[in-house]
Amino acid sequence: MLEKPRPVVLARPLLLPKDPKYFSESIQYVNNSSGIERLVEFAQQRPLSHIGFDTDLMVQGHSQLLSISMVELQGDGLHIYNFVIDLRGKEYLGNLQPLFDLSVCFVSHNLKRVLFFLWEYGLSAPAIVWDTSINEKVLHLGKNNIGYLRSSKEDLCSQIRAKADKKATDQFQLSLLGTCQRYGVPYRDYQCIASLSKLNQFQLDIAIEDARAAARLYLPQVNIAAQHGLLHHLTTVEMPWAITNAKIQWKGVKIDCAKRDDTFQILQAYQSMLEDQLSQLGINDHRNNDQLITYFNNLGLLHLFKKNDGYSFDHDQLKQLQSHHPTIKALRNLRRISSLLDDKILMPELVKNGRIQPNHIQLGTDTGRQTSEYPNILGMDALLRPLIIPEVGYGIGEVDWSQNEIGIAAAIYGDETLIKMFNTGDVYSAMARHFFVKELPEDLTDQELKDKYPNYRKIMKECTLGILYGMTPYGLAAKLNIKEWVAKSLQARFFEMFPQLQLQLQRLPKLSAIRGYATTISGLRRNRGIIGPPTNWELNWLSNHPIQGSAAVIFKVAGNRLAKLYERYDAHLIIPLHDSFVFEAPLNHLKVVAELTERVMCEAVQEYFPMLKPKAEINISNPDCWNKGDLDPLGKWLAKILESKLI
DNA sequence: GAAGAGAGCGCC
DNA sequence: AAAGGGCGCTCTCTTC
Repeated sequence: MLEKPRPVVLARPLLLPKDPKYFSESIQYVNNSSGIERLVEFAQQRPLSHIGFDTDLMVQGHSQLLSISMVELQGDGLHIYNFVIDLRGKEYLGNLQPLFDLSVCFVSHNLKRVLFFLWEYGLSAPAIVWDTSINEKVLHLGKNNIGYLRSSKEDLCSQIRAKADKKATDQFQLSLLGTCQRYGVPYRDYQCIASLSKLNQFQLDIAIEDARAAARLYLPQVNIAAQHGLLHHLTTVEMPWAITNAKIQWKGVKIDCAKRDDTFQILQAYQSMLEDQLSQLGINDHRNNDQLITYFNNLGLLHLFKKNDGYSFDHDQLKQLQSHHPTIKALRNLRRISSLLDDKILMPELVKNGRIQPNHIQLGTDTGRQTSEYPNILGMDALLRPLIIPEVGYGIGEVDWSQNEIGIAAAIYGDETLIKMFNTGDVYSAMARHFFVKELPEDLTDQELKDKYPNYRKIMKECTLGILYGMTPYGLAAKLNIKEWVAKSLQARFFEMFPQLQLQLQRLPKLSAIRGYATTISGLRRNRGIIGPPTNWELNWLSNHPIQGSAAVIFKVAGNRLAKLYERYDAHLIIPLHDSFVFEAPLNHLKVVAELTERVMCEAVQEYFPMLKPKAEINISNPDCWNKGDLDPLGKWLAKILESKLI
């Protein structure tokens, strides 16, 4: 008789449930691989809500600690399981990875710092995150803008209060301590951990404090964020961008150090040369306004520089007046050389292992854009861009959105004509064809218009930027060097092309002023800092924020995708330049990465604004350095200075 | 002498 | 009455 086949049972390790009571009673100190295993297995079997995490440095021991606070909701409230992991034993860290692979939200008050720490130890970042400090930034975005200091000038009390508020905000509002106080979360602000060879209970308490506070902040913050209509933006855009942003900063940019040192010396030589020339003319200090006033007064040209009560020698002024006297051009050149020499990119101290890691500040602006510092890589003079080079075997590429904010303005304010013009190609050319129909021949292509009638295109461009930034006829007149009444009628006729845009630009900022904030397509709000009738400045940003802020949002969405999609090509985002991404990719993948970037950027726009046909320009013609193919813009510029000898 | 405000340069 | 949105950075001038 045949025996019935028995089902095959695979051998499995016997996993017993771990008693949560044991882990919730004290802080577990983990410093060996079996401790790590216990921790991971415990995390994998608990129905967790979220996990707080943070790092600590033991000052004298030079040892790093990773604190973990797992949170679980039960009938009687929050249960928190605390672990402090000593990272001295690198051999067991690999076993920790499954913890961060859990599909649970990881919470920290400064995610970037903790991610750097994980990456330093070879661990991968969790996929789902929440940065409690970013939440606070978003919640208060705009309220403490420096612009409010000026608006309360007549009232000393409110000015003092505003200043105090500003300082308090900068130092305290975003801190973990300040945040915990606002949410009623218990927190003690220990500065550092005194070192002992072995951690005692008190030190464990200190070590866990930040992770536990972040864990306790999460649910109240999510609640408040939802109440303010910010939750969608935070979870879909801002928190993923916290990881992308950290990746960009971690990667940094490679510097051509030899070229940097050459550049520094050449610029210094040019600086002394121009200074000598100007001092022979009587200007010893080009930054001293009195000297400039005296000098131009002697030439009989001072009246040209008149502005309001005094005299201005600013950039635009000098540019427009440079044909009046060669000194003006020399002044401009010297100023630019001085500002080039000031750039922190030239400081050797910032370079570590050949690369610089600029500080990339998420939500550094009240519109939602990024800022950067040390060095300010986003604001660096284009003449210095070739100092940034790729690693050997890699190339640098850049993909730019074309006139993206204009498309977004058209879509947000719902102007069919502007949308149509944006979708045809070069939006300024399309405008010029329409606006100057009598002056121009029929059926000019974009290129012909750019080449043969640059002035018509320029007028359209200034009018358009005037819309984005809320320019008045006074400002437009100064920009185009025309009379104010001409500018006024020009602007009126320009708006006739876009009636819907004109209407909504009148309405929406005022409605936003009443509710107290302007918003992006994703719900990111820029708040007013005062109530009552809006000032002109407020009306300007109330109309600009939906455009600039939405562009920044879509940019982040695209960046978040790219950062993930780049991994299979071993490519990296290195500079997020407001409307273009600069990346470093292996040379054999450069083209495909550039095309991927272009596609993702354009699709991200269409996802939010299906009516737009956005375009992006690929620049990979010279991957040996950053700057869209121009290897030596600085050399060319300096050569021109030499040609135009002053004396 | 330190700190703040403003001007002026660069970037989008 | 001011007069273009958002920044970082350095310098000068003023103020305490």
